[in-house]
Amino acid sequence: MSIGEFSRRSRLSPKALRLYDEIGLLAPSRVERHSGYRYYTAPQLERARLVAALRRLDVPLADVARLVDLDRAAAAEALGALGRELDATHAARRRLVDALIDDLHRRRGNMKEVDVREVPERHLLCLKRHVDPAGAWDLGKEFIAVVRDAGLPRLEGPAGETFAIFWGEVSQDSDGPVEWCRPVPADEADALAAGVPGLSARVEPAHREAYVAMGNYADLGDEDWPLAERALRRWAEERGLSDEGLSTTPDDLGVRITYHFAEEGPDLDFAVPID
Amino acid sequence: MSIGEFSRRSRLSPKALRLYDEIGLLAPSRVERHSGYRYYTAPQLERARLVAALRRLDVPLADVARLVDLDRAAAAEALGALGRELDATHAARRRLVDALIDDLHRRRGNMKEVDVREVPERHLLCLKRHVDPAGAWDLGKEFIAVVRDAGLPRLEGPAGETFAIFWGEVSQDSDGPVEWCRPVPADEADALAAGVPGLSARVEPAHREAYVAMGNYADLGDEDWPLAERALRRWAEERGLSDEGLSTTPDDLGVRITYHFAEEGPDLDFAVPID
DNA sequence: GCTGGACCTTCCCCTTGGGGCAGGCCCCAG
DNA sequence: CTGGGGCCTGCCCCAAGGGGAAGGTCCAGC
Repeated sequence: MSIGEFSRRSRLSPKALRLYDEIGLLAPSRVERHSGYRYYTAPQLERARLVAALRRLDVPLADVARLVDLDRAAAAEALGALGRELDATHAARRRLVDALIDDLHRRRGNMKEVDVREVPERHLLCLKRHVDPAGAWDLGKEFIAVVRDAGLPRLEGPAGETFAIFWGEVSQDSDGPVEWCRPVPADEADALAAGVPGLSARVEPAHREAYVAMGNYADLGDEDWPLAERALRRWAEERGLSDEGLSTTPDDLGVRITYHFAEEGPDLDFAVPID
Repeated sequence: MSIGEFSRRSRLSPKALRLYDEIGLLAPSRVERHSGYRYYTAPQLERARLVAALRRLDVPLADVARLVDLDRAAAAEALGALGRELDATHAARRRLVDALIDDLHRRRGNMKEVDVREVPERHLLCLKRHVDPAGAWDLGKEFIAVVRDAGLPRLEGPAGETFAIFWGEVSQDSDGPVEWCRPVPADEADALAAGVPGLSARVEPAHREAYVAMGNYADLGDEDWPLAERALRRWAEERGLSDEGLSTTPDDLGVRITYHFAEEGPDLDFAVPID
């Protein structure tokens, strides 16, 4: 069957078919030597239709190529993951749209709650490194593993949670640094730091933090962080404070994410030091 | 404030800011004449942050430009529409993913039901025209208006519903034609056609149609049509029939969409003549 | 006043997934 | 055998920037 007929029956444009031939995703079963005409066979329609469906879902061609070469079960599994990803993305986008609408109405609906907490002077054990966006969570896992293996004693109470400080943007290209911290009892800090390679000890002065509860880690999408930032910015604005800490990172300021570990995975909050 | 600082505070890259300046979406409040340096002011941050949020939602720059120049209420309205569109797109995509998964499992789940109906010989009043995808529904509205204004008598029963025949692909570039049809009593057809400009009368021979109920018009997304096609193709395959009618349109065949008008908007079905 | 380094400028090429068009073969029905 | 439609390659184009080169600016420190 010629490219035109195959195109009609697969709902893929001839142009797309030529591209897929070129990149090896869907090669015609025969190519006439002297004319260059492409000829396809009916059994190729199934693959072509799967490709067409995946492209309609905006799956990149590279992923399509990987997916159509999997066996049935693995492909179904991958599509399941794709579906969950679509769900999560959509939910987060929906939250962002709703927040923008409320913003335009000058309403507070969908605005996350901002609260302030006092943080006493405390001794921290820290692991600090430059990381890219993906690496931030890896660093966290590494830190948590180190902390667990060393059996570090815990500072009790709300000021004892593990947290991460983002000293710089961790986005496309500017790579942190990110510092993971764990409060420990004052009299043991230096000894502990000496005992665990990679960790350093420092004392954090007492201060106040404005923070936003973000809910469970599993329910968060990329679009939730701008929402938290927005809430903090508005909060600062209403009190006549500068929003410096949110966008730039002067010498001794950095946004911080605290992990409240629980059975069902960590609850997060997003804080910025004020004073 | 320089482009670098504005970039950090708005979370828009300098590259993007230069582009937005170039297209007039977000011009710096001052551009140094001799150096070309761009300088922004704090009040511009609000607009910049809205742009950033919209771009995160993949709203095209042209739409962003339109949206940010609307007043509050209109912008909120537009965002509401955007949210509904996101919902509909996501729901349709979700249905497509689920159908693909079931397909890979060789399950019938999520497969639309195919049924067959007998259509008797009938006289039709038709309006046929080449249209692009957007124009197909406009043609339908036009047809329905003409039909209503002329007060055409109705052929009673299930074979009396208005329907549209797609004689060719109505997609990117191939533009139809599409023919809207309304069955009328045999003895009045010619007289009626003569009385209404633009309409032609013809007799459709008796035949059978395989069809898929599509549900209410309002709940349909673009991804639902491939699902219907898929169900019909599978149905044809199981009976050893050709699926010709679904992808090509020989002289006397065409896929047809029937409108079952009701209070809550029309229910649609998707049919292909067999025989 | 000078200098170094951070910051800024324009310019050009690259990306993804094709669309559109030009110029030129090819194939097949009449 | 000829016409018209189908097909080929090759080139440029789109959005929405990213990457980097080559060079101009700004300012703080000396």
